[in-house]
Amino acid sequence: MMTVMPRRRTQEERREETRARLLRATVEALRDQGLTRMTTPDIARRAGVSRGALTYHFASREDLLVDSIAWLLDQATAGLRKLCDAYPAPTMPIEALVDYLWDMMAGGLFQVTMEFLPEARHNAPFRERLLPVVREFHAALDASWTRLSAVAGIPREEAQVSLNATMCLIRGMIAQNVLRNDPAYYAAMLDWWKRQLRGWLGQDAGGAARPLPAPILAAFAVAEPPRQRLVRERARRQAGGG
Amino acid sequence: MMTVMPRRRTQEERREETRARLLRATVEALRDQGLTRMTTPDIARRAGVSRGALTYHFASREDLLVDSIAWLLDQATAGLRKLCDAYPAPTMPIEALVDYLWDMMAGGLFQVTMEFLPEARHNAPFRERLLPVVREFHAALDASWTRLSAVAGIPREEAQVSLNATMCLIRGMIAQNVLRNDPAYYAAMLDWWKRQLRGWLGQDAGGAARPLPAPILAAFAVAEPPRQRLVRERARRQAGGG
DNA sequence: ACAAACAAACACGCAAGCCTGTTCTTACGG
DNA sequence: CCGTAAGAACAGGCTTGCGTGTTTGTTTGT
Repeated sequence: MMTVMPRRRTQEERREETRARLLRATVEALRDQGLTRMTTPDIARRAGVSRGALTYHFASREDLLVDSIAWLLDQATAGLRKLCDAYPAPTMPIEALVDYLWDMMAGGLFQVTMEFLPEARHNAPFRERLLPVVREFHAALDASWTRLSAVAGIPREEAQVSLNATMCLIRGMIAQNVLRNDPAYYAAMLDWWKRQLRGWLGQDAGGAARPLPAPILAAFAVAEPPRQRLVRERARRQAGGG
Repeated sequence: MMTVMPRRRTQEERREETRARLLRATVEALRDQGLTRMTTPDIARRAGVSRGALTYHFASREDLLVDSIAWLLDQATAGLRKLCDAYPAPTMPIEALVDYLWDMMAGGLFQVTMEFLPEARHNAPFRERLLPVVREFHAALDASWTRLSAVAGIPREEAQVSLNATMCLIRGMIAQNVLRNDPAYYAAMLDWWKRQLRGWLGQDAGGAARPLPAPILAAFAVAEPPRQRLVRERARRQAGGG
């Protein structure tokens, strides 16, 4: 209302911008409020458009959700490829990649994933729509790791085990973080893990001082989510359930 | 209706039985349908009591949920202690404990956990009520592992790192399982992990043939959830969003 | 002019919480 | 030993809030 009055965008521009705003807003709502508290009116508010615009571009809440997740994983995939390109083939230290993966996952990617995994578990059509999306992401992940291990002369299969274990470990750590907020604990475990990886992948112990590129997902810069207070929290009897 | 007409239970018995039925039904609903699809009418139906009985014993859905999770973790804790008692101190092979943890977590415990973790993340009071409950569980976990490692002469801190890593790995594997159902993949990773643990904990490679006690949580015998079709799945326009 | 893009109000379903009424258990008096 | 009253345990209907999907109306671009 009464802003700079945007000059005559083309239809395609209008369309794409609105959709992009909605996708981004959806991911943010998903991260900040969780899937159950994420409502379409709130998404529209965040995106700065009306709810009507939302329903015009996305037939259902679930459609919007799927597209948002795809968008998020595309961002992450792009970031991975960028990281690979940033390092000439033989120079990427394993620590750099692990740290990057951690920042990426703990920086919001896996928090968001934890929001929709239960839904995927109980909603078969939704799950099916997600499968190709996550497969593409994991392919990019695998490519990074394989390239790194190929330089070290590690057999592909062995390398994949260590990658998969690394990812699972990170997932488990982030899950635990919900009920155990203890940064030092996770930092120590991650360091320990990197030492193990060094051993398996045969890189010597003198890793670079990890010149990490800033996380690609600027939207997820906050490690600890805002934990905004609940809108829907209602007054409850104070009786403790007995 | 015309069943054997239960004979004059005492008030306490009535109370405890109904509460127990509700707690168990809640956990089952949580596992089979997920937190969002889990409704109090359905829980009452599963438990074979009326919804009025449910609201009489539990002031709110959240109260019921908290008590159910506490009940579930108590079962798991008891199972852990039982496992420890089943093995004379120096005889428990690391494989047995890891397998037990896997069966316990993958058999339902962590699926259920994944259902309420997002809620805990966004609902501070709920999270606070959960903290002491999970702490007790982890204490039992820690006791089992420490005892095992003490026999092997491993420093407590080192042992704890390997326990925590094991648990995180298992969590991450189960999370991934939602979108990648591939038993062989997880079996291989777990075997690989057990070999690593052997090395760190200094046990020789000739482990016993793991005479695992049956999982305590009989309710979670199914590894793959029934994946029952969605009650709430509604007709949607077939238009693919956009 | 026409259609795409957006806005706002409406309608439906649903689940949680609440309230009222009924059955069972127990304590107490005869 | 029985009858009875009080309270706990249970059953079922009602109400309200809310979020989605839908529809109708308005603006912007071609």
